[in-house]
Amino acid sequence: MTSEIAQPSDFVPTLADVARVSGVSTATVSRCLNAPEQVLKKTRDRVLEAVEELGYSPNFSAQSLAAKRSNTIGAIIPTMENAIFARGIQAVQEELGRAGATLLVASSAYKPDLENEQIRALVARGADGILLIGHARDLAIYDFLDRRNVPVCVSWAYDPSQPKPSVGFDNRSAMRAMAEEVLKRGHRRIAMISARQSDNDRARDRVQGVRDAMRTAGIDCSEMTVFETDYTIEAGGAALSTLVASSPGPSAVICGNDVLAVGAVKAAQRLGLRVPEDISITGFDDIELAEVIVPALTTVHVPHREMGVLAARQLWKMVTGSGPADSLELHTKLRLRGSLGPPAL
Amino acid sequence: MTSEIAQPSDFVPTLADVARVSGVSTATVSRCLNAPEQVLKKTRDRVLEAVEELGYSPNFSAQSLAAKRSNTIGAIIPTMENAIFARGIQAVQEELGRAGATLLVASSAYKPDLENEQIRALVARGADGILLIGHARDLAIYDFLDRRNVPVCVSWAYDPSQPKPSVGFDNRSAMRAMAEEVLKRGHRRIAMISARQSDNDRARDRVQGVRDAMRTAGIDCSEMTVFETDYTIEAGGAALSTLVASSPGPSAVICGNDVLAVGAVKAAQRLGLRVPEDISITGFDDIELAEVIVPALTTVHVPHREMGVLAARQLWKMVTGSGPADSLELHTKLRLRGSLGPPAL
DNA sequence: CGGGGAAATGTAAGCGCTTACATTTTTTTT
DNA sequence: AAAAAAAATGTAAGCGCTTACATTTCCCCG
Repeated sequence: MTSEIAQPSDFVPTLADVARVSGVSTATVSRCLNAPEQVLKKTRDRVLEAVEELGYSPNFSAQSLAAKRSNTIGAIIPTMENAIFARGIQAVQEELGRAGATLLVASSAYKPDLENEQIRALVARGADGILLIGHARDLAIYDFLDRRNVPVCVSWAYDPSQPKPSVGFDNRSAMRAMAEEVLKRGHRRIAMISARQSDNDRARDRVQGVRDAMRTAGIDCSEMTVFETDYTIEAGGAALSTLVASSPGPSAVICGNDVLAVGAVKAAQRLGLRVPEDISITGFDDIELAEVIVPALTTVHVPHREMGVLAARQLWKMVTGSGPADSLELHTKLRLRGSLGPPAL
Repeated sequence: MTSEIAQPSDFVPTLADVARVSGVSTATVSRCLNAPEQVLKKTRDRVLEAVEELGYSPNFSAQSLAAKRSNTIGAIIPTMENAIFARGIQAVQEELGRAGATLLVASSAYKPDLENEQIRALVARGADGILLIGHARDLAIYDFLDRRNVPVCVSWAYDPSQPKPSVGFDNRSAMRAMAEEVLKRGHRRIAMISARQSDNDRARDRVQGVRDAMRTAGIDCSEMTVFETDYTIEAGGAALSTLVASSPGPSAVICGNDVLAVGAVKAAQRLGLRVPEDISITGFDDIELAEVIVPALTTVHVPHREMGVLAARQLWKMVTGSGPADSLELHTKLRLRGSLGPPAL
């Protein structure tokens, strides 16, 4: 059997070509690649040689069409442009890679419609499982996923009462702990800067957490100002300017995340307010920025990488059917740093 | 024709089911979905109704197997855990979405072998085109891509002399401009903190840029210390500590990127050095951190989003064959901020 | 009202792979 | 050494879709 010479540049070898060159059936070639132990070493070597010679690599579409599984997990995050998701998803990717699976990442820009579309796109692409951020979404889309038998794992949230298993932390009680710390310092005029609460259960839970703490402390929380805004440093700054302009201005501003908090700190300083002497500011997430800014941010530390790793494992268990589909709670930690102090007199 | 009732939960409708229910051929259903103008409104409505009723959604693997294209672009970035890539790639995703294409993102953790593997995986998945960061990699992998006829666009770098078209900026001359600015302030004892140069042409180019500037200024650059380290804030800090411990310590430290520079600034301050009075520090990239830190970082601003958008367009042109495959140069800007000053006496 | 051409639809052959089942070869057992 | 069991390989039927080509339907014009 003489070997092929010089492929024309647009000839892409297929399984059948490999079979022909190595003188075996396509089934054997397939087995060489997917279950090498089932084929004689002698045959295998011959086949692998042909694979090498032809520069063959399998066509994934054909593979997953025929095998009805894709070894692919899909994830939809609100945006990559955000350290906390990027870090977590990187961990997911690494963990899945270890299991031999591939991660497909799409981002929804916080738009529910786009998210639905992306979910369908990932399912169409044969995703064996889907990772989503937060519980809140249309029931219809969960129905769709159920009907397609695509397992779903929710992350960045933990709520076992929800229909889908989740791997994450309790946003509400984490923020409650933060608020208690603020109250303990003696603050009573408290305001919040939050991400938009509609379509975002995490933002909602965090606001609720603050309310919980105030209520428990016997403070009327109906009068707390909650300023909702975009997820950027600038927006956080603008929000703070607005809040301090009101009277009486808050002595402490609890922010829904670190990005908003950093914006708030910078804006306060620009307005000539000292942090924390004149105004205390807290964040949530504990991203790098939190430690770099002066004063360093008091915030809630979230174990993003760990969360990613555990979510990946959980989802893979569900996909392979090798384990129960239960929720996993992770714990957050308060990081008390310079931006929180007692209120001015 | 009575309609199906209550699907068993693991029945997944196919094109053929839709065809049967709506009483047309599979070809017509396919056309309804892909070229609606070719089919009579009346028929189309009937088909779409069936699609709705069955909850049909196309199988992507079958689609791309049959059509021999996937409307998918693959991108491999060193890591998601890095604001500059995350931001650029987000822009790529948005732009491709506008064109009706999907982006698949994988990360290589700066490991060439992993990158090769990922490239093959993306090609196997039917990626119509591939976006890569930087030019430096095995010729063999470019061969592979050529043989498969998969267009490649390189970004985060610009070098028309390289085999593949690139959309980016000239790292060398950008850094040279930065170095000239440092020299203009009177600095002569200059050190660098750089990412590892092996397998990273961008890091290499930046170091070269500094050398260029020094040589032009008539300074012997062979004596410049270049400290190579990991891409983290901590590593940047450790590097700075080492550098200032040497004697004579540098009066200015040029960092290969902002993350290293932020680490350096914080470490200098921890050592009791004032920035820039005792030591000047510069960065590269202009990420958010650069403006938040005190003093703000003098750095090179890179238009990441714009780069992502243009790279996406360029690649899509190559994929659809609707335009020439040429390189595009973007321009960087110096951002002179507090971290750079004249040397101490 | 009939013929011709355009528009709409149908037919059926793959796309490259996996896998159940059939067949052949090798090994083990008696 | 023959029969039975096990291992290796082959055969061929799809997986769900697209699309070239064939056929039917529709519309316009003389």
